[in-house]
Amino acid sequence: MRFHSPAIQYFHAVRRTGSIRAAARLLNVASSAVSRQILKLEQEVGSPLFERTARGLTLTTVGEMLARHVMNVLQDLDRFRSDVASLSGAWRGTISIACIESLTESVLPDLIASHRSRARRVSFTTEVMGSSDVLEALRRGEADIGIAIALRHPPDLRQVALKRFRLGALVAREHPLARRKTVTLEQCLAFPVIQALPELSIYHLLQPLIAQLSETPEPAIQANSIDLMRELAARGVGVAFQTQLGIIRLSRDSQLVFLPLDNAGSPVWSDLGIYVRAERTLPAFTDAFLQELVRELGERERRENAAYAQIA
Amino acid sequence: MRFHSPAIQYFHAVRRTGSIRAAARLLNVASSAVSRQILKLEQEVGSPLFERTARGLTLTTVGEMLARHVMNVLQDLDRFRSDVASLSGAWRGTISIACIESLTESVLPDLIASHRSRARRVSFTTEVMGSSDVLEALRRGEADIGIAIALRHPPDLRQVALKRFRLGALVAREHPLARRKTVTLEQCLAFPVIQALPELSIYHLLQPLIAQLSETPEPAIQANSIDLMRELAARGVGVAFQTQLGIIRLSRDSQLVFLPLDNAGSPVWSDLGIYVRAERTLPAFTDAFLQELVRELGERERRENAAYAQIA
DNA sequence: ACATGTTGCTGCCGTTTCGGCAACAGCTAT
DNA sequence: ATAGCTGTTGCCGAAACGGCAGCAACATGT
Repeated sequence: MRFHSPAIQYFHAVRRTGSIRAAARLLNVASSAVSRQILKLEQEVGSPLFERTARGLTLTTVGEMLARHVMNVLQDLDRFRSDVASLSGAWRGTISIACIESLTESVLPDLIASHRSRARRVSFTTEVMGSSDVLEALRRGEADIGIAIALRHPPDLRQVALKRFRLGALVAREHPLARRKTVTLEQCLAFPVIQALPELSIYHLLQPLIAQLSETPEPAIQANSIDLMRELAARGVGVAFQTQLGIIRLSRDSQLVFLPLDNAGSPVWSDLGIYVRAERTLPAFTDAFLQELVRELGERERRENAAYAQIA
Repeated sequence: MRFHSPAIQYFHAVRRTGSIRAAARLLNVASSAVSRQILKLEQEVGSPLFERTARGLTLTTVGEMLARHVMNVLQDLDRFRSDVASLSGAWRGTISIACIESLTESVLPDLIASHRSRARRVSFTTEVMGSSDVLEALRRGEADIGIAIALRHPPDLRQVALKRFRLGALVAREHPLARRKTVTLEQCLAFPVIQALPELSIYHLLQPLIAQLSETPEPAIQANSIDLMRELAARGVGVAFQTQLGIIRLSRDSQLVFLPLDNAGSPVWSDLGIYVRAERTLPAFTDAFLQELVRELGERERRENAAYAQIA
């Protein structure tokens, strides 16, 4: 099923690899064929699409415009294919997810397991990365669905949903703070703190609040792994900060206690966004999972809020 | 700039014309070439795309799926072209509008004139039709922007904006009702009435209200032209019903009076929707006009509401 | 400084694909 | 039955495509 001009696919491969010869290897054709198609494209557009450096090719402005078009075409072709396939049989395909680490403990594995028990022909590719990388992966077409801290997202991405979760302190069961219902940042800073490194978005959520305080936190541990921070907190090493999303399992085992942060009477929110490329229609089987994801996250948000309402 | 497989464009032409030979004439190629490309497409998809009748070709289910994909590709190609063009010079292109008749008196001509005074290389194609035809024209890719009475729209169309305008009675300056601020339907039916035919959506807005009344309206004039109805009302022939959108100019000349309808104390609304194909990104110059259209209609809605608030 | 590996590009040439011409069968309307 | 339309199919020339080998330009490693 290859009803698009080879030029389109060659261009796409060159863009991804950044090299004509690498693209040729990827496509199992001679590099000369790829080179010629690119030259022909540039002649038809009337403008160079790549800047040739000694090390490879980089997109020009016009090239990026064409890349956007080509991605739209190929992604929509993908959708068409799966639409035709689902017409005569079961759903089949791969869903590619890019998400931040908070989801890996409970939300994502639960959802994927549940989904696969119902649709066994749908496989998954999940990649964990930072929030800004999630958005970048979506823009480059390397992922279908992205979950990230809700920053300002570029206009070529669509925010399917926005769910807010309370940021809180994670302490071991035996920690002096463990009996409280909520904690303030100041109360936490009296103890050793497990700090997030700037590459994690938690850092950027807490830093402005810490800056407002008079005292600086006691130097303790810095890490860039949500998982590591959580395990350290469980071992009583210090106080970590995350949303409740990542500790469902550990708090069920009563090893960890989650204490919602209280910042001058108001909660500290961590906004989670679900993103999709805007200029794209998802295949039916991908959209179905997306809806489940939105529903599930909304459900957890609702459950959290209900729990806090009970406290207050 | 033809970097897409000929099969794509041939298929598109065949779908539009419903005939291979007609498509061949349109494309200035031999009919055999077109026939072969279609057969090749069907072989690659693995399923027939058209049903061959003696009179021409009709899309199958799979054919309609491919038609959707092809339309997405070609419309996005169009956007890419205009994006490249606008990079090196002024905006240039054609905006195709499908709309209902209410807009032709004032809103659309004002907007187009104003827009063209600023962007002279942008030309317009406007076609007036019924509300359901507007949606159909959008779905078939025959129009870029559609304006219609807001019915339930199919999921492949996106409602960019929804503006509500009050339905009212149109009477000549000398008409006995002309001095009132508002009128009820019963009051109007005491006079000769200019009724809309079922092909106009005004019919479907008023019919349920008329059905609720005990008396049936005096037989008068029935018409399917907003313009004709308006001119008849201006000549004192009877009472017509429309929104205020279509009589800006005539009411400025004080020939016509607009009396908002009062239905048991509540206004009668006519919802106007602005539509665009959902699976499409508009070219920049088209989107700019769309924004102006939304702004302008919103402005008129606001002005109307302000006027009514003053009355009340 | 030299050698080596890599980059993209370009003649040359065989293969594939495409399009035009003419003819064919099937159907409809006059 | 005739005429006009439909889509399809051999046949053949033209255009496009892809593979091979070699080119110059640049980067890297010794």
